[in-house]
Amino acid sequence: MESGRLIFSTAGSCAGQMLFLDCGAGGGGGGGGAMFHRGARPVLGMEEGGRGVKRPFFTAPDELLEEEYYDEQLPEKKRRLTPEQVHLLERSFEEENKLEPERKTELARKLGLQPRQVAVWFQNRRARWKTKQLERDFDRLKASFDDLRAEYDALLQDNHRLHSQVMSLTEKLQEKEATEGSDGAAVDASGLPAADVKVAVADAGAEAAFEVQQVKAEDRLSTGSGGSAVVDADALLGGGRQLAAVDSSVESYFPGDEYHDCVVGPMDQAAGGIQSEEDDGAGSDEGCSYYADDAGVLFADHGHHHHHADDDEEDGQISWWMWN
DNA sequence: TTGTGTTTTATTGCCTCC
DNA sequence: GGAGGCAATAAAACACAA
Repeated sequence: MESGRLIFSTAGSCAGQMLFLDCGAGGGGGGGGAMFHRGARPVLGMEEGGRGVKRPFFTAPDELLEEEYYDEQLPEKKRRLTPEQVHLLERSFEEENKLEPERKTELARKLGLQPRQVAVWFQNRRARWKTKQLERDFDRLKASFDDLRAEYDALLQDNHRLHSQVMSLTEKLQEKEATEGSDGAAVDASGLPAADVKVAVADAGAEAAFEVQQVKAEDRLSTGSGGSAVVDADALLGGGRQLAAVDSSVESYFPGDEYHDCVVGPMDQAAGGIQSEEDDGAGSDEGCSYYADDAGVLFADHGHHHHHADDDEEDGQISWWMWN
């Protein structure tokens, strides 16, 4: 890492002097206000801007020796980059979100900035991209979860209906068998022959039993232990049917190396390069809490920051997603 | 004009990799 | 051990409503 030096020049009696302060000491992060600079040559419209004259925040020591820089008042605050500078940086970031030393130097030269500034800009830009990407991922996963939830609720209702049907038909069958025992008639209360009633009951029972099985499978999901659960695609979906909980046409922040089976988005595009803000797939997110098992199931570790309060409608319930 | 929330620029400390 | 990356954070700059 480049040393955290503070560079500022002084005015008045100290005109022409520059101080280099080593920032090694001091606790905690931050502290941007400790930096000062003097003006510099205009680069990429640096002198433009809505509020006062825009100049690069950092100024090379040799530049500071020029006399024009000594007659201004100090300290100057840190300045924002001009739109032109930002535009060029953005373009460069879209080409490649990592910065090799040569490219950093070249960009700094073009923009009239310190290489350190370019590096910091890229670092902050990567952080912004990551935040946005995580938000997008969350939104997509949440939408998929909501869809699945709705489907689950519908199945549950269906199951209740069929269960009632089974109970009703069973009762009728029992009544029928009771009357059969007394008068030997082969027609039930509904007017159907007894054999038809048995078939109907059997069919309804099988269907209901199947759905009960599904619901049980889903109940297991909802009450998974330890905040995580495994989705058994076959048990849940009756086999052969798979849900892509996440639109596979969109990219994700999730790194391809670790989540290679997941279709949250196309992974590992061009070995880490990004095409645009929505189009990366690169990035090393050691902290990502999503992980997969052999059955192709995506887990969410609720102990991490990715977990969103909205995910849990009940404590202990999991958020889960599947992919094909 | 001022208070407040957001964005941007920058530092610090820790971690990983070579 | 040095270089570079990232998370956390500070503070200036900016936006905007009251």
